Amino acid sequence: MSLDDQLPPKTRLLRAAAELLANSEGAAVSTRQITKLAGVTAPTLYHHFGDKEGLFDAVVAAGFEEYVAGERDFAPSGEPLEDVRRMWDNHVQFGLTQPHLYLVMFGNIRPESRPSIVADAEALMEEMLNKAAAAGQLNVPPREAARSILAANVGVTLMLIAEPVEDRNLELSTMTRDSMIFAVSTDKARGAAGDDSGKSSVVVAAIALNAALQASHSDQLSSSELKLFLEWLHRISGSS
Amino acid sequence: MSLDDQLPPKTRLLRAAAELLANSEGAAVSTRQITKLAGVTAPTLYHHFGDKEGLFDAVVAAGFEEYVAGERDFAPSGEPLEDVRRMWDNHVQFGLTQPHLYLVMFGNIRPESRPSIVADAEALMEEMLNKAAAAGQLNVPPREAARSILAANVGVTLMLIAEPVEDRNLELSTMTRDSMIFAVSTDKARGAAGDDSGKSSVVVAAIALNAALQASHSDQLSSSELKLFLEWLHRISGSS
DNA sequence: CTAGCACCTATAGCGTTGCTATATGAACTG
DNA sequence: CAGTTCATATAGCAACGCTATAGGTGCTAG
Repeated sequence: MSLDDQLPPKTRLLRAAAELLANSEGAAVSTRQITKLAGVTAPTLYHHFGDKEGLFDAVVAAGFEEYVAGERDFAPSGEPLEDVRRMWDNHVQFGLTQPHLYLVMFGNIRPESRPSIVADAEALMEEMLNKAAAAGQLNVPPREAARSILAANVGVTLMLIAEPVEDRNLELSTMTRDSMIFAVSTDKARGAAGDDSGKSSVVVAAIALNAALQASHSDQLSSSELKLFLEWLHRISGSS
Repeated sequence: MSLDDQLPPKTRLLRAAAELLANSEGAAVSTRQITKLAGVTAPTLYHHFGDKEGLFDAVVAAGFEEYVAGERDFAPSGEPLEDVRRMWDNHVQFGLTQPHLYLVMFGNIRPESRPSIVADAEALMEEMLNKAAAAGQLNVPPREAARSILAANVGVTLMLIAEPVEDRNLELSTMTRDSMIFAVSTDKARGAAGDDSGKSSVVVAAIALNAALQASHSDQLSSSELKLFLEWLHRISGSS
């Protein structure tokens, strides 16, 4: 209806589908909307893409190109695990900026198209982890580490997408990310990720006390005192 | 069409929907299939559940009851982190035995119903982690740890569901599980504060925090705040 | 130049979907 | 027994994914 009439119908259909898929807030997108926006009639869609899912697959494929491009466009920083962190962050960012596309790619269960895409993403991650493994930084085989990290990455991204935008907390992502990398790496010295040098015992103790207080209903403090006390406790035990 | 005619239509609708949802391999389930199987006509469905999604929500709610029941039916083994492992495994098992129900619960993006269910699951996990925190076994606040672990748990489960049954490898689950628990727990080489391995109480935690605070001069609190904080801490740790 | 031939697109419509305006029966309440 | 409420059925709408069929376009062959 309002798309560049110069372009071939196939391209117009792709763009219309991508646009509607990105803008419809979770609602279903109909072929009629798509063909109308593309300025084409129904059979054209089915001639080029077979069926609705075929069109969506094509959109996803294009989106995946974008995703892979983003994942590859990192200067290999010489520190493979740092690159893994950036891959993770890029993954999350992709999911948050294109939630619907992401959901079609990773959130659905489509016995055909999904595994291939996931496998590609795994391969990308594994490639990077291979360098880490070569440098003796890996605790487990790269393939298993890649699958594990990617699974956590997808879980975190889905959880963030499902949350209302206003209380999305990226800390969930960084924390899970570093947890996973920490667990699969041999470098348990806690060099890059952790901010806890000497404060860690304070943090641990504060967390423990916080939990204990909430569990045992101590009556040593008045309720207003307790409220303030817990607030401070949270400040101490919180990351920042 | 073949369901117990003694039961009230509402129950028959629920069972029919659950059965069709569980048996249809990812394909969409129509209201006509459901009402036909339940031996009811369309308006009955809409009278009781409002719309199709309302019916599905009811099915999900019932499924969630089952899930929670499974998560609660563990003897608290005295080792909280071990219980977290069992919660994780139970979560994965639930997802693998009821994949479609699981997908509706955790794989979808439904800004209304989903977060509440996820929040419940988080609360369940947090509850268990609170015990670990009270025992000084936690590196991070229980809420954040719960969200992080649950996110990874969901990601792993979705990935396993999406895989062909024949090459599902549960090692992905156990490895990711242990990675996450390992990363958030203090129990690596040396415990920081709660290493007295007995059940830590409010008093013990308060004492530990007190000592740790004085030793490390955290700058999260102003000096006057710190003074009052320490006084309360003293009151807690002194009077029992 | 024209005939044939792929290729691409449109007209029109089929069967199914989620859902509802309306009516009917049953069960309780006064 | 009249009135009201709850629960179910009849019939049908608008929107959906999709397609049988036919018409137009540009190519190459003779």
